[in-house]
Amino acid sequence: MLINELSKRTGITAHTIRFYEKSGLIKGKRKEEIKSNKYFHYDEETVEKLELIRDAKSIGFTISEIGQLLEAWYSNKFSIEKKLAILDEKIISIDEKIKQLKDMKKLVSDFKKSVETDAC
Amino acid sequence: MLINELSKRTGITAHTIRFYEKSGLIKGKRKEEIKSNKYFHYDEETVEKLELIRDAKSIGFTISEIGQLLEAWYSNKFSIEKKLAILDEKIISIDEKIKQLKDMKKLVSDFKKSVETDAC
DNA sequence: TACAACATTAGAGTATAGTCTATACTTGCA
DNA sequence: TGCAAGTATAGACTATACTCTAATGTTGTA
Repeated sequence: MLINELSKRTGITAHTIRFYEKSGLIKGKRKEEIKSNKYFHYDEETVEKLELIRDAKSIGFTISEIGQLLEAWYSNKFSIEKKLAILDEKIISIDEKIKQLKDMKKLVSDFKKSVETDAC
Repeated sequence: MLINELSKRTGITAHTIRFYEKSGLIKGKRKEEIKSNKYFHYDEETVEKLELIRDAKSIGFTISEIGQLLEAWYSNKFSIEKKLAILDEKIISIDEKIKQLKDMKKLVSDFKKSVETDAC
């Protein structure tokens, strides 16, 4: 599929998709048999990657962290040991974030109780 | 205390503290009785606020969200109802983030298992 | 075949959150 | 009193992550 369809499939603008491509997160392929244009073609894997990018971004992962994750996920650039190490690192950082969020939730909830008490 | 002490107490640089002051998150006071300088003085509450800012930032809250939270917390600008509404909103957004993190953790863990299986 | 819609690239612009520099006082201590 | 260290302000600079514009070329349909 071309960029416009990829954009429609993922809800991510073509501009942003090109930005991710320049950042190395995804990679379109030119068809050698087509010589009249230089259009990039994208596959289903790219759709999956963009969905992962969106989810990972929403939890605060940076582009470069997401890049690592995608390489552990989809490429053979890393050995299995290295992939497992990257994944473990991400799991640990997710756990840390969950802990911080729970602490903050407790703080805000306790404060809310004190506001409610003051109101009586 | 002056900015340098506040910086030492919180581990936040004087530059960044001034940035937070310009952003309206904290507010130093000038002492009227001192006429030779325009130094800002900060109290213990400001130390608390900066700690809250640091924690809230680490879980991905923006400066403007933190501003709201601080106003619900420390000012009387809002009615009790409004304060409770702001706090509820933050609790909901924290819960959403926790859910997203848990989903991502499951995704990464499952993928890790598949990498381990492939390795055998 | 005209032309609207789509594609590419380079580069400029925006928002957020700092981070640093320059300039100009003020303070405290030897 | 000299002077290093601290303070304030304005404004420039940086990094991240987009977002948009301009120029130029390609495709598909009436």
